[in-house]
Amino acid sequence: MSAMFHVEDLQSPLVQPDWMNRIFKGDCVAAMNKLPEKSVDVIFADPPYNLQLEGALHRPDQSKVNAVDDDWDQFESFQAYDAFTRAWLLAARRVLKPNGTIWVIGSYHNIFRVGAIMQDLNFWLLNDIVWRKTNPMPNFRGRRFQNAHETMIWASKDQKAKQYTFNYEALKAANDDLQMRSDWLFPICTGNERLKDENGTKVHPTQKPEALLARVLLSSSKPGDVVLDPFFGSGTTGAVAKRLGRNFVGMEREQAYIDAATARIAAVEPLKGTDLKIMTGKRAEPRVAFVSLIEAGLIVPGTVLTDSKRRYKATVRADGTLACEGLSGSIHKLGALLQGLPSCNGWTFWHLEKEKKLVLIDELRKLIRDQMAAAGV
Amino acid sequence: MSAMFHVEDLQSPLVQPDWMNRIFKGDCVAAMNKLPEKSVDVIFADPPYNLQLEGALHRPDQSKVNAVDDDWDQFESFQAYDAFTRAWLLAARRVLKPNGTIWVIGSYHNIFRVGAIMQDLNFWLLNDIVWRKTNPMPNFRGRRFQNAHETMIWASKDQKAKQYTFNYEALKAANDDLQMRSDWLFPICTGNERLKDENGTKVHPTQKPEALLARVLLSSSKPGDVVLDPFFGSGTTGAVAKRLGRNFVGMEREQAYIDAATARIAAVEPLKGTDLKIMTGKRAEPRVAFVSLIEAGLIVPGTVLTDSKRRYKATVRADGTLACEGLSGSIHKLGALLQGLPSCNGWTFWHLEKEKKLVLIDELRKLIRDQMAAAGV
DNA sequence: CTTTTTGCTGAATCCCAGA
DNA sequence: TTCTGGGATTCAGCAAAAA
Repeated sequence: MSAMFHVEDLQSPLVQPDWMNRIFKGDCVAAMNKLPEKSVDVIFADPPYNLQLEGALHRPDQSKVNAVDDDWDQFESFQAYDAFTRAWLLAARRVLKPNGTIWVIGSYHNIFRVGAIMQDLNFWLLNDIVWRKTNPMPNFRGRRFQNAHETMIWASKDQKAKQYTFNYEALKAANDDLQMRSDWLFPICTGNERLKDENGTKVHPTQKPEALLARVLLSSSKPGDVVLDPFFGSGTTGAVAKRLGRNFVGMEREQAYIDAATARIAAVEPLKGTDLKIMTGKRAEPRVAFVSLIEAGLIVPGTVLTDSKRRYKATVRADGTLACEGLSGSIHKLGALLQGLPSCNGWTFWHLEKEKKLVLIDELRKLIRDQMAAAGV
Repeated sequence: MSAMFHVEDLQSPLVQPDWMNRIFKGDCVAAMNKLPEKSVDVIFADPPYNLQLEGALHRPDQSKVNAVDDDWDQFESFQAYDAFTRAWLLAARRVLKPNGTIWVIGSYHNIFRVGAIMQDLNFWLLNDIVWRKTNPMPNFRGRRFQNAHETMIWASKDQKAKQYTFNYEALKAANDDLQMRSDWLFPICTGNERLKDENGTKVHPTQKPEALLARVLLSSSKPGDVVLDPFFGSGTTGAVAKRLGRNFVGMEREQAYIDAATARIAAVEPLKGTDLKIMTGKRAEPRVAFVSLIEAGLIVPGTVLTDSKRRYKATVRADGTLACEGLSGSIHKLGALLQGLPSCNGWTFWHLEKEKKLVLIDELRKLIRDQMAAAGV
């Protein structure tokens, strides 16, 4: 039935079930259970992450971080979160067509529980996809790595479901004729795309970027398909689905989000025919850290670096810092320190001595970049 | 108790337990349970993830699980994998020091189960780290995204364990003075680094690159620490630990891997001395009380301090507190109070006026620290 | 008008020594 | 064990304000 859909039919009430391209208010489990079983092609779910935040967090400039402390993200325990997860995944499973697929996005706080429960419920994991953020929030206290990504799980209904939609060729063509990888690079949702109310404050705390949803839908759905989002929020899934000629169904408990999403989707102009192409995320020039040269074996810890006039000498340490007469720091910091300058580009300051000739470490960085480019990274 | 060797360079055998820098043959749970509790600083684990169809799965008692694909037995195999995972994680938890951390690497086949069980066992997740492969294996069937990454979970023993080792400043310095992100880019293990037998076939199917382990150990351990790897395999953890001046303990069931790892580690030349020094930041500096500046005669009671924009003025009292219009307190408290901020670093807020130029009191603290260093304190 | 500076913010499980 | 309080800690992107 869905294969017979034409993009132009999307808005026609004659061929469209009355539950399509609508947002249902209320609990998503109850709402999904009212839909006919095996009726949606793709599910995209952005459930609460169960962040378990304790106290307030301040930036180094003393400003307070606007935490996600909404009621919907509060759970008594892991058990409670698991029960919640199991319930909505079961309801989602019922409405999913036999060859449909489901996407769930999360962070390390919740994604492991979600993934395990999906496996327990017999979903068949196809990939985990890493959304690498170009501009993640820093770690302000310096006690962990900067949490710079989120994880999506992509799964079919069960192991035997082999006929799911995957637009392999389109993705490959869009990715410079290289297979689309499991790590995707996108900015977080900011600027004009971010929905704001009349006071200029964000409408929803966790609005996802449209580019992310676009790649999700372009890879795993066809024009005319039905995309269900049980945690509809600000309606990114609906907006992108409409723009790409897909139908949507959403569930959302808060009226404010429903209103914002409704207005947002109404303003979306669907693309037509040949415009339904895949867009790719900008691939930034790969930044190479000095420690990569050590990791790649181009520089061995203990190596002595010097400047072009051999005035200063510094020793490379295993951790990727330089040391010189009690001073130490990054290639940049130590270069600045030794010269008494406010700053220094270590890449164009430090040299390696090879057979009495000086080689700028920036030359080694170019080698790494070439390798990365050759690998299509 | 087989396959022993000593790494003379690390620590004197007199102070080194007899189980250190050795590979124990057999089941890792039994071997870990023979070690003293709370005795290792870091655990790196690369557990098997041969779940449903990919060959044999071993229960904790080493009996094999038959790989079958009907629903019930699939659930059965997940259960067996969970039991296996719970068993080795519990044993690992016992030997881990209270402020130790654990790393577990896996793919979407197993990492969600592992992560959920870690949370269930009260491990506190610090980060999930994505190892992005520059050269992953292509997806041959074109039915999924190219699986281009693996996931590592980094966790402390529990939520209260805050004193875990994290060499933040060193990582940041090595990364061009930007804090290290949760997505790491490394090639897979190939070429000379890949262990091969006399026939040229790889010794171990999932040998991890040394660069990956190096970043793991450089970020979360100190020289002299003990690193345990319960699934030792080809010994990457041991080789990198030795090279970086850490001690190791390994568990491995297959003699062929033990032999390969033993030879591999014996050939490793440890880095020495300053090459291993870890860059530290202000946190590691000795604490200086403000009153020391008064005691040292650098500031006289009655001196007026001001901020960088001369908005606030406060008088230094003999006891090392500041006073300003009826308010008083430490340099920090008063700075926070005057600005209406939750906190304030008085050292970088208050200035001394010297010949119409402002001098930050942090500069005076540096003088004191230099004196302390010269005195060998 | 153009360029530079300053300010704000984003799914965050974010300190630690000493009393 | 808990509590107190010193004092350490941020990256990219956008927009408004200032120069």
